[in-house]
Amino acid sequence: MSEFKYPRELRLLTGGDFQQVFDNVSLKVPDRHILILARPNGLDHPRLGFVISKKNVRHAVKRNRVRRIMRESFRLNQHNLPPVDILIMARKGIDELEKDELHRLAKKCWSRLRKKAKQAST
RNA sequence: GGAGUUCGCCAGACAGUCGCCGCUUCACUUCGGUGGAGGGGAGGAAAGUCCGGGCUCUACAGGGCAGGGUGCCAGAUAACGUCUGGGCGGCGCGAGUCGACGGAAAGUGCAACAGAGAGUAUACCGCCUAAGUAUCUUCGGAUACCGGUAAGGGUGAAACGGUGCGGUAAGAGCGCACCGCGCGGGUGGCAACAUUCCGUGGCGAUGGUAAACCCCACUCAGAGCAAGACCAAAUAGGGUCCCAUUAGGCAUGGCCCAUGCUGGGACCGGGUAGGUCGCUGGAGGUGUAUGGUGACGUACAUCCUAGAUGAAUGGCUGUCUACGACAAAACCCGGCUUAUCGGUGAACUCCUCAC
Repeated sequence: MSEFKYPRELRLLTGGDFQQVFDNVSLKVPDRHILILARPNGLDHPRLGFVISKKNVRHAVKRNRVRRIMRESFRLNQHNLPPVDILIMARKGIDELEKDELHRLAKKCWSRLRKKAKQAST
């Protein structure tokens, strides 16, 4: 596995997918700017979905920026992540972060997620 | 050179690399896709959702009421609350710019404070008068009431033409001249409207407010692409027909018994999850010619320029520079409004200097 693509298999595609994560949250990674919910998906790869509400990030441009940077980080780190469905929920104030701050935030969250998943499986 | 007005244009660029979403094409394919190549991939406001239209479904013989919208005139347009030209009125030396700009001669209502009086306007001060009544009297007259007055003062955003002369007890369009205003006619203009034309009216005609009700004219069916159309899974569920009816089928099992579950088949329409279409070639852009003051129209040529759907258009690195604002499609167009870093082009106006 040396590919760093982002095909549809790595995304949460339907409302049903999202609902399953909400209903069976087994991992939570809270942070000041984001909240990550996750649940094992039984596949051999992780999947990613976003919930960025208009209420928390008003401008579409900023919502897109946050999603794209988080997604890019996910793409590059996908092989370091456990096979779980990940739901990233944005909180207020995340749109004020700079690009490199977002990248750092993402990295930090991935490692915390990895640790928690390891604990849960043992 | 400085200050300004109007109309446009651009919205970081280039290279490398890792990705994402359509399209075209080639190869392979287990028909699900996979790989290669090529090409495309947010805006001037994509925004607010304030108007208008297309499109879709629902409703609809025709007419009326209610309610909403618009509101100087003419035109443009698919249509508009938009645009163009014109008129009128404000602002500006000017280029220009701004204006909910119909009706107060149908009715109802409203106007704080101040002020005597604010709509059939008004007598507080002042001015005038001395006939009448009364008081005083130096017997001349003085004063109060009554009466006249809208010139002057004062209040107010606003007090019902202005100036002058005459006139008068004092005054007053009471009369006259000029100016202003109204009405009728003429003239110019499609019209709004204008008028250095003619006539006429003393001007309490017709104060303001219609973003108060209202009147008048024109105009408006409702919902919206999550519209709507199609395909369509399930141990789901419905109908019709046929076949079975103590059989058959299914599951466990190598088979029988057994146990458990259950009628079977065909056809039909409805339809959830999900999927496909709608979905971008259009009231389209550009150029030339042509009609028009112009908005715009017509003809010909030429170009194809996002189409996602948990939702693509991005990340990283380097170079350049003053270094980037406001902000991202979600059916599509025409506008309006609001936000905005800077750069740049053209035309025009005013001032200053030089010649």
